[in-house]
Amino acid sequence: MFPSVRVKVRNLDPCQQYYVAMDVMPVDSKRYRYVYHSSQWMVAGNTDHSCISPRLYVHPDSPCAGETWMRQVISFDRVKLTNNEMDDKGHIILQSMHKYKPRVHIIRQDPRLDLSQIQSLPSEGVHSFCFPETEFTTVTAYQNQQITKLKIDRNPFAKGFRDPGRNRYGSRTCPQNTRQRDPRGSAGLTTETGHQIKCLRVAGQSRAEFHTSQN
Amino acid sequence: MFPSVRVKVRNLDPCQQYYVAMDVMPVDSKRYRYVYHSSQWMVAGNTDHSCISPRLYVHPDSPCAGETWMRQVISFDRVKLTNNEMDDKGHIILQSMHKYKPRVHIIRQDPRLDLSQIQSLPSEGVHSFCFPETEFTTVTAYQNQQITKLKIDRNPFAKGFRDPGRNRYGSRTCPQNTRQRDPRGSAGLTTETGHQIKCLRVAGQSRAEFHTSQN
DNA sequence: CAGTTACCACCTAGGTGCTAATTT
DNA sequence: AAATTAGCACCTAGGTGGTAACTG
Repeated sequence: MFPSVRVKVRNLDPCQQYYVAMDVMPVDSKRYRYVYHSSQWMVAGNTDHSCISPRLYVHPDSPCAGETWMRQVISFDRVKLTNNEMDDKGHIILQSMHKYKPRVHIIRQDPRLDLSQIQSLPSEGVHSFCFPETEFTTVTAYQNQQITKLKIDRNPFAKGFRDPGRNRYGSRTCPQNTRQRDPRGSAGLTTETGHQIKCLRVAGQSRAEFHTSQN
Repeated sequence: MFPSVRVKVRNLDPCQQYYVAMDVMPVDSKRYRYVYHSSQWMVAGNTDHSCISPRLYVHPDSPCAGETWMRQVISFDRVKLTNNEMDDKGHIILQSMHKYKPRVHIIRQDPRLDLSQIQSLPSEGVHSFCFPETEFTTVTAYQNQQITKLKIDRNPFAKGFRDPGRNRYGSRTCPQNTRQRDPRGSAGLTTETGHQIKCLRVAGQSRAEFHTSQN
């Protein structure tokens, strides 16, 4: 997921241990389509999200003392998204052409519970936070060229698509080779789905901040 | 460090949380040199290790329930060694031309202590294990061609040095370019020191096993 | 037709031993 | 003379968007 969600935390107990986690919630129950000539997302149908419990991404530094969490910017740059409902790699499962918003959870460690393999949120000791500016729309192919440009400009892994002066990208190098495609389902491995960020701030440009009182 | 140390654990409390860690201890206080014509390591001087407290490598899966530790082979394939005494990357610091043996520690989690950033071993709740066959001698340049061959054959990252049929390795591709070397200390970044394994079993070929009674 | 996927060239990031240059 | 280091070509591993092929 790029740009990645980055947060700062305040007012934790410095000596208390916390887990920090992220999940992604549906914004509504609508399916969208992009209308090119008006550059707008329009409602295109309904979806029932109610039967799906979202997957939880636990920050790899967890568990960690409040002091340490507060001293650093907490970056979720390893979060992976997929549209494969059968995913077995622990990625966050989303449906394409829908709107979502990330949630960040600060979870106080409970010595009575084994949280080392937490799959879902505990019922107490959790504070959750949303940031409206991080809402985004999922796609399998980019609809909006400004998003494509933002990603290519900002993501180090997309460096190969910058610098149109050396125009060797964008057209296939070996167009004479007709590629053969595997029969559907032959391998069955998950392909990472592209995703489109609507308003999420670019990592390094600005940082979401929030405060939590004690907890 | 390759080959990497790999262990199995038994008789842990399935519900108890444990840290697993490794450090590397001097075998003796001798400096060695390799006598090529007799293919032997000979004592070449004395060293005082007593003032150095060895660095601890905490396995990245820590902390974790005993049940989980026992279910898997615990591999220390991310351990990094250096001969730079000023190292600030947390690597294990060793002296070249000395003999060492890895130690594996099973550390029962103590709720009273914050072990999330452990730098040294607690005074209690620790069981430590050595395996004679993992003893090795440190070098900055390989002395023994059998070791070089073992590493090239077994380490995926050394694949470029296999297959002498395509003999494009081993001799410089551009010998006409006389390389300029930076003045000493200009950058100062740590270089990973090569290291020579004497008897350590090859990962995947055999596995060290040990048992611990309760704890 | 719109949406999705497989495959690709192109990157980042970093782990190998080899060799020449340098240090001790 | 012996030990160490920097830079190198060559790998593994995996993150990018573009494109053609495929799906429904």
